[in-house]
Amino acid sequence: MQESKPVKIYNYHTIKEKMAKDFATRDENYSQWYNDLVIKADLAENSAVRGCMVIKPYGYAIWEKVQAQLDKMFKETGHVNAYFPLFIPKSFFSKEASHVEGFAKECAVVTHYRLKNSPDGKGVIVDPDAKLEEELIVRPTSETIIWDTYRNWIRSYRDLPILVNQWANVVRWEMRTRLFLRTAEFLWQEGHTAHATEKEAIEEAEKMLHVYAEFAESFMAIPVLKGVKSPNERFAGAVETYCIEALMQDGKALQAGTSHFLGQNFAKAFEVQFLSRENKLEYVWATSWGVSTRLMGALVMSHSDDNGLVLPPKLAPIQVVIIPIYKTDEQLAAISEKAHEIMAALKAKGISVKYDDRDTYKPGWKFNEYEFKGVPVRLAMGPRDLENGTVEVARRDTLEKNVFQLQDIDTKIEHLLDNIQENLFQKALSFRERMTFNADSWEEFKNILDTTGGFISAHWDGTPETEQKIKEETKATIRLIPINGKQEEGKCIYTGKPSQQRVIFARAY
RNA sequence: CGGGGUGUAGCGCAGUCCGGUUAGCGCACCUGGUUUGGGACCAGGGGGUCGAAGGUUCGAAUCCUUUCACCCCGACCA
Repeated sequence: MQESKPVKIYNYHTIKEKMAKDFATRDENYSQWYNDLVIKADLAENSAVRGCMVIKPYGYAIWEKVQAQLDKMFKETGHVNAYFPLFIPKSFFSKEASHVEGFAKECAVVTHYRLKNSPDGKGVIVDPDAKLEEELIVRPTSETIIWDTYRNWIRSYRDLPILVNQWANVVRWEMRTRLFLRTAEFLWQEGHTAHATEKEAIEEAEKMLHVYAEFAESFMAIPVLKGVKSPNERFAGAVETYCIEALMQDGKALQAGTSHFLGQNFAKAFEVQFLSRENKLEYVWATSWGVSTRLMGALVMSHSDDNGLVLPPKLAPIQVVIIPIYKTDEQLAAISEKAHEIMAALKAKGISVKYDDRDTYKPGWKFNEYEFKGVPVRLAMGPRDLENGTVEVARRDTLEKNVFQLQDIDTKIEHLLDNIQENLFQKALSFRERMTFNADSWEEFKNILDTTGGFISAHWDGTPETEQKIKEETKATIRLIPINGKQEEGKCIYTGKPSQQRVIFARAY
């Protein structure tokens, strides 16, 4: 990029003043900013069904990229996809005690299978004669139906391991919902594996945690902490819950993925046994792991700014947009010809590029549009560029504009995209580092929560009671207990009792 | 389920207290023209059961009663 010469960076304050004040800034109102962004960048909108969202094409395109990459990573680690039913017989649920307890309060239940015309002629009613023998639960997660199925699949150690994933929707009847972060219905993947030994199952749960972490950092450009959940925060039915945790720009934590070692809990509940090499009947060891459309929320909140969405190149549906600037049809024709050459070169490198030659919008309008939608790189080409053999290149992450010579433009853009991807990660990482604190006293702990927020590394006496008290008093929870955390003598931040390791606290989404 | 708030054009709002022309404004939309290197301008135009039902009145967006929906704050959560 040595041929590029810097030009004046446009003054964005001018733009902000000119822009219709229809969009909150992060400082004014962070949660409003998030809502505005999701809606105005066309990612999703609220639907006619309370708590359920419509994921719009642009948002769904990002989700498809997430899916495609994760699916590839799952396959590379030996997993295959399958599909299990949306409905789960109610009786299945009661088989694993802590599992029921965890989900009972948020289940949608199907009780009937038919409607009929209302006797008063006003619409339709549920036909009371069509009551189901056994009510069906709309899955909030699929452990029960899957383990009921696995019972029939597993006879011997030769049938193991089973490494299955499914892409599905699930329903959890939430009181309060927010687009992507918490919706009554959401999309996710859930991996469900069965193993002959405890060791193998634990290794699987840990392996998938690392897959998630790798995905978050390399593709979403979001740095994550890896650890295990405290008993309070553990998945209902799990022996151990591993998690990755990210820090949002407002200093709140967001759980970005979980992987569970389920022990033999579900195998025992569903009588799933196998004959070992030693011809002994044993219960199967299990894991499950998932990430959801919540990742979309994490993506938005990690990188975006007051000018709109900022997308990491690896997940951006459109990586490069080209906008022609012209007065006459002749100019447009000449620019279009050049633009198509550039497009072809970029596409040959696997870069997704859009040429926006609509004459129904002005260039300035388009600049704002793509900026708001987080397109990583924008090329603008006008008569002046045509004359000079140049193109104006604007990058979304830093808002810088430069003029590039057209020679080897494809390679330059390719490098620029890599550079943006890396820059976003580094920016998020240094933010997290700035926002991670050690607290050694209760005063210090509360002070951090009230001023900056962020991750707080502190000693904890290891009891659920203490965690609960801290939560009640500060709304902060233990986000995770770091894996391979440093052993260090200390005193619990709350009770003063001895502790061997710091854990990570934060207020969370 | 508790506490607060809002329902008027696709979106954002004014009008409601104190009832009275044809319900108004900005954005968006449509037509024509001039424009096009950071959200263009001018002119013209279309679009409303004023959340719903009932009542008071000569007359209701406005007053009364009932009801529904949504949003925000809390308890629950990937």
